[in-house]
Amino acid sequence: MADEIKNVEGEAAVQGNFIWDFIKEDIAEGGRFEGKKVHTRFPPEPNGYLHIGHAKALCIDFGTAEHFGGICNLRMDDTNPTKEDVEYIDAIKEDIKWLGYDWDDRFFYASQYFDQMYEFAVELIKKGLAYVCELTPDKVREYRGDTQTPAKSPYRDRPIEESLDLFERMKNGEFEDGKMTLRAKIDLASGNFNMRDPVIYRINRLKHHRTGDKWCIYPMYDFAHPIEDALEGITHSLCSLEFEAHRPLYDWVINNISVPCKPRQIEFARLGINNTVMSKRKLRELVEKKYVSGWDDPRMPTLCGLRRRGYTPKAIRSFIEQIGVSKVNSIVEYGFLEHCLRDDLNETAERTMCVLKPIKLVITNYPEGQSEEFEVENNPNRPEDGTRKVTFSRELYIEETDFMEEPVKKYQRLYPGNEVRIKSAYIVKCTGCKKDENGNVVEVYAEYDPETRGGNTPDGRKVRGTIHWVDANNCLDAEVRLYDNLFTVPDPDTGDRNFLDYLNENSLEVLTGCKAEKNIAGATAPKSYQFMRHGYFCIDNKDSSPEHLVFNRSVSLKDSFKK
RNA sequence: UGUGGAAUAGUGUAACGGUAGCACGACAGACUCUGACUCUGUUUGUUGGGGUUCGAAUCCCUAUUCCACAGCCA
Repeated sequence: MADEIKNVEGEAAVQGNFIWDFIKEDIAEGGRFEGKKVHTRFPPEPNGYLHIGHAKALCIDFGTAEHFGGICNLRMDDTNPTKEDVEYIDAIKEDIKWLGYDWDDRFFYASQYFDQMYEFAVELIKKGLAYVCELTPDKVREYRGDTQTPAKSPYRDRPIEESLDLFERMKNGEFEDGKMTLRAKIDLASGNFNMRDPVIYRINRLKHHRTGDKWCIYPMYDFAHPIEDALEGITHSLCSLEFEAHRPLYDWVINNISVPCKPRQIEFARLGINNTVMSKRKLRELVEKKYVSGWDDPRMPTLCGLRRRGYTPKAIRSFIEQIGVSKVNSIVEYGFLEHCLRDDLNETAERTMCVLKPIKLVITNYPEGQSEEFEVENNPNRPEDGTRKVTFSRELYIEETDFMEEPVKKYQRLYPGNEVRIKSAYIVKCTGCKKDENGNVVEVYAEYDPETRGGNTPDGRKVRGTIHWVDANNCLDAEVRLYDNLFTVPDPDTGDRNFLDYLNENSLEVLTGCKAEKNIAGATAPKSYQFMRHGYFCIDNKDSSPEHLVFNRSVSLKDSFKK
């Protein structure tokens, strides 16, 4: 399994990107990190499950290190105890491993640096670069100014000794939450609001999942992150575009405290997929309000949801590799993700036959009570995957759409007078059908040609159509949950309907009455046309690797034929 | 009327002064034991306007559009 994942590399030539160009310069002679080993980090905040968007960051962080022969740390960015939960940490680790990345023993928590961060804050105060501010949150907002007017703080010129004393007392819990903050003294008039004396420590009496009640003050991201990176010896801190305006602050921090390393922050555009809800907040809402069964509901764009839905690590990594890395806010088409999955599954998944909308086909010249076996290959692309036995008898189930009493132009499947191959079995010639009182076809009739056993045509005649089937006397009733892009919505942000309502109305569809060659109960299958064109199931195996099956032909080929 | 980014086919992404390519999609055809896969072909693009240059997606000027930032979130 692990080996399989590792082999993801080396398929298509890996295309470089602007980040790699920067790094190449940095490690080259005379560069910022001349001769140093490239060291990146993946720093999720443990407040939710990883989704497909995180996969991009994951692939960039780990993939970049890999590309340059460097290493990548995994670090839980747990500087804000309000939203964090231990539950997420294990899930995050599991999903990263599933994707095939390994942080070895380099697993860290931002919270393990709280002591050092505190010391660095003291250092800033001593340098006159930070001060304790007693403005209330409302006042801070009021005094922040706007694009034209600078911010202000009456506490800016507080003596160093006084700030030192106050900051220590903040730490000791002498003040109530929100009473005061530690602010970096930078530039109240900066056009970049992040530089208008940003808060770097706040008082927050919350039990931290790692440090318990030890701290009642917690560092802000902008202060903590550069320190975490620096302490771990990160050379390149890759993050998404929204932190671009924070880079000056990132640099300010590492340039004004005594850290051993000055990492470089490089930003890239985060992943957007059309009509897909990717906001952690909204996904959490889906889970908490029970619109879905959990973070791993197959409708979710989370990695564990995609896993249950049958996505393979290889498909996801291939997707991320192919969409590239840039600084353009872009929306990738969902169909491209599907393409990447089909691409992988087509090579690896075993085939099975399953009839989603069954109709009976009676082979009228086949003896009643007789039965025979056929060997069918599991995967035409991989003979080494072997064969399986299927039985054949007088009555079969075929797909309703594989018969048309009045064929349209170019229709190659069953219609009176036409010959079709029953996959791997026989060539049959359609002789007619039976209808009920409403005119609906209830049975189709055909005669088989005994000379064509195995689906071969000894006389070399061409048979255009081939259809899949199951033996009516030896098949299983299956329950398949069909999914459209149900974690996707028309427009999650601006649509005129609430995305939760949309998801609720379009909840999973349980398709009963399928007839399957083997037990596929509990299988999930995408419903979207892109997938169905190929036909594909995932046996939803919650606790282990999903089992993939590609069945033969879809139930809903788009206009399956031209008129 | 602040600061920082970004504009290349329907979508995503290359080309770093020298023939605008690739992938997905779409369309057409060939092949096929599944109308899939595969193969072949076609279609569609440098935001506008100037300038420099033998030559500009690329450099310069300018206009326009879009995104991010005013949490004691990350």
